[in-house]
Amino acid sequence: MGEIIRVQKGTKDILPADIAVWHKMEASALEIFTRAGYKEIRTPIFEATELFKRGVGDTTDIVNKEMYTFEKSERSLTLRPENTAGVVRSYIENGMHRLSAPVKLWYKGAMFRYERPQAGRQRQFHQVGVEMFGIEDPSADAEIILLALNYLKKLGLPNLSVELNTLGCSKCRKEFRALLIETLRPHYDKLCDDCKERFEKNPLRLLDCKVESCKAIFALPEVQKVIQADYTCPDCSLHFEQLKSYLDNVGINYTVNKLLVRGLDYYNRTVFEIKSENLGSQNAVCGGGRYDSLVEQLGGENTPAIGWAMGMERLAALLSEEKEEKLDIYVISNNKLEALKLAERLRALNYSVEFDMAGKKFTKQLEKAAKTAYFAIILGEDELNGGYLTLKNLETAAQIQFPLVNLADFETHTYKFISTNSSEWLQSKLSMLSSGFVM
RNA sequence: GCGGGUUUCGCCAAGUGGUUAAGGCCCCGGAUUGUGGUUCCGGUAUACAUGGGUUCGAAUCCCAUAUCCCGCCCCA
Repeated sequence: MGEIIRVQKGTKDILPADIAVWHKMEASALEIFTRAGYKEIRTPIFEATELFKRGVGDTTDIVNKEMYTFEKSERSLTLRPENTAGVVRSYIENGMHRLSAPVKLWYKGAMFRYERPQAGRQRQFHQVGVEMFGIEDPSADAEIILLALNYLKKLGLPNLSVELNTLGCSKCRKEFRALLIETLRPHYDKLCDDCKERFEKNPLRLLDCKVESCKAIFALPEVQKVIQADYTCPDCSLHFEQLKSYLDNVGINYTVNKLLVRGLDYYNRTVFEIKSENLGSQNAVCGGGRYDSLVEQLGGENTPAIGWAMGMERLAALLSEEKEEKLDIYVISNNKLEALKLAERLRALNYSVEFDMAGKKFTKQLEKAAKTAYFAIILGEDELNGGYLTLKNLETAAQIQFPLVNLADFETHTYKFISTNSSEWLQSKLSMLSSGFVM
């Protein structure tokens, strides 16, 4: 026996016992996004490394230290660390700018980041996300935030907090950044090591620091004055005000967090996060914002765009456990060929069916049936000789017999009861029998 | 990349220098050769993360490595 091979650090099997919640997330995504006119798109797991360098930004941590990059045939390829760049690439490459705006897309799938695993963080994880292209109006921002909330509501997570901010456009952001750096420069030496690191790279992030000595500096009046002052240009301010007005009018609760900065370079104007208190330190389930210059940056026409992504593992952590689905029918028989044939007939009628392949004794087969299915169909020697089946309701123990030949009729007329309430289903069987319905 | 903790069967777990290393769950079988989910009995034919060391003797003490978990950075 060789040594066993384990899953890689930061990756996980999603086992059958835990899959129900994933089916729920995926089915809800399809339903909610389709309802708002979004179409699913599936792009490749790996892309040219250059796409992420240009798209996500080569000053970001994601690009600098977290990408799974490899060479093949003298090409540099990278496992996608996020999916916005890939979707934008596809949008451009497939000429989607010629479609009538807005172009609305959604996706789900695995992403890869080489990071130290932690609560709510894996190296392979899953995101579900949406992107909308071609609309600059703040109604697009409002719709896409509502879409996130509708999805969370569908999943039964309606009470998460929404944080909102505007980064302004490239011009107003630059001004603010320059002023902030200038104001903080006299205090540079007193900053913590992390903050010194952030000072040039991403000064907006400084303000989020948890170190007391840094907090003290940010509390200084001259620094507060810069933070609180509004440096967004009139156009950006108007956009933000309009968005807030839309949200107010549809009754969405949110808080404006001036310190909210997103770590990806492509964001401008609106950024937002949706957080939960029950997730430990990685508490954002959803993050997104506007990225009006990305399409052009990746070689397309100047196209406004906005989107968000949710971490599915984090969603799953918030969702209560879903029960494992039971089988509709378990066929009990010692004649494997007849059992297989019957199982196939029933499967063709859309039932989920299993039968015994292990050659267990009758009692054991029934025991297995009781654990895994709503109904048992007994196809033993008596039944085979007599040309009938015995149907047993495993909840009530009631059972009835019916002729084998008319199986199709029997099943079509009763299918609708099986998924709702099995007892009702059986009752209906019995009443049809007594009213002379021929099975 | 930097901290702190963890590790005993498929899962949960008792055990702190001398034990055949408890127990529970799950799974399989029997009691019950065609009527279950309760109960009782039995089984899972080399479980102490790995490699060294200390000791007459190590799951237990020491060192190293790995693992997973939790935090920092950052992100979903």
